[in-house]
Amino acid sequence: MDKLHATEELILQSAMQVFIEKGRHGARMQEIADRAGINKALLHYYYRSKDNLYATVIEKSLGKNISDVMKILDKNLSVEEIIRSFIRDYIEILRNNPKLPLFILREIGEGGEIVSSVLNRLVQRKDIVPRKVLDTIQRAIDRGEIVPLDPRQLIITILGACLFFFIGEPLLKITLLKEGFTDRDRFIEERKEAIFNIIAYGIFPGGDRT
Amino acid sequence: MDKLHATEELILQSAMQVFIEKGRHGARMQEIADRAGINKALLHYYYRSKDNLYATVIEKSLGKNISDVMKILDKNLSVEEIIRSFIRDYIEILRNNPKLPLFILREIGEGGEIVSSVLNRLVQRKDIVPRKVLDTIQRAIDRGEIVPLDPRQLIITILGACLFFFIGEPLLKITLLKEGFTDRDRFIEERKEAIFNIIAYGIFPGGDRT
DNA sequence: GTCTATAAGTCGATAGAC
DNA sequence: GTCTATCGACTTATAGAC
Repeated sequence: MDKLHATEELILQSAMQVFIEKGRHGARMQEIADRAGINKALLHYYYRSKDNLYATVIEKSLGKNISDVMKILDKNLSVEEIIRSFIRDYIEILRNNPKLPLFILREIGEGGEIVSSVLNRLVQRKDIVPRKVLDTIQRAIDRGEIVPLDPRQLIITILGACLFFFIGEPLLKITLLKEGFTDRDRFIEERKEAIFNIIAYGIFPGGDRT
Repeated sequence: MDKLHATEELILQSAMQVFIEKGRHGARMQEIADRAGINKALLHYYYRSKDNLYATVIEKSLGKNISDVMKILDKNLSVEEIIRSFIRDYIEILRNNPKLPLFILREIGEGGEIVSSVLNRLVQRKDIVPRKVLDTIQRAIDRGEIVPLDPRQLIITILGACLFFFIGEPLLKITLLKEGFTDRDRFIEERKEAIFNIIAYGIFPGGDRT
């Protein structure tokens, strides 16, 4: 993490805001300059081009988010507690960065080359180690602590359950949550427990399996 | 559903492709015209402006998707079968329109005024009836067929679990699914069962609840 | 209805003064 | 390093011929 010139840092913060709000093509260099309180020429002085500035924003945003998520998994707990605390902590991260997932998804929709290259680098540098997570789950299955299933399916289910409220919030608010949705923070708190309970014990009474 | 002039319909199909690929701002009127095999002037002749064409595309795409989803819920089945068949059918719809969710989400990221207004209209016209779904779940809870929980939390969990594979596929492929992900279709088939099993019975053996 | 040609405007990028 | 001024490319939109 190189030390940035004050103006450089200011530009990056401003660019992050504008790109997250408007997307890669919707964002305007003029607006980024205005919010940073400087002029357009300086953007190019420090970051050469719009695309390069955009790539830097993606890299910063994604890198921070990923390392936050991976930290959750480094605690030494039972599988049950790992899953419980992952859901809690991840939703808490999302609550603090509610716009990030949609921003990343927008980039994917636009081809996602930049996100992909950043992610590839993180995997190669072992900042992301999918194998470790998969193995942890597999061992729990082997020990009979979790019922037999494809660990990948479990992970995708947990991630989707955690993310979807934040991704779909604007749509949910005018459909499913139209009535009686007053306390957003409380709903999010309840969401942590709800996801865990559903995934841990299911929704049908009794332990029967077909 | 008004009957469209052949050229009008051609433009709409072409516009749908380009907007889904490139997004609202990334899309070019020239490219839409090229793919439709006509010239730019005709786009304005039929649709007046780019924004208006875009709004029409959103309306068409979302409307179709929503009505497909709502149809699933109109079957007369037990709660268990409703949930099972919803997951199966919805994932099947997503498999056939894998790019639509990301397109809609991109629009949300850009403010989502158009999506919101379309959705509001659908709710008012009773094409979407959240209450019905919520009541169905609530009654199942009252009858003891489902454990006590907030129906909204259940629905959001199911939707997120179904959607996330398709939304995050490009990212999953370079991380979680990097190794040994050969048969996409089979994985999707397995996903239907996996989601249902997790949500129905949970991942921990036995019926204990804490 | 469909075309060509062009107007009108926007935006990223740079030159050059300080 | 930071600014003002401007260029040049690109894009939407339209005027006008057929």
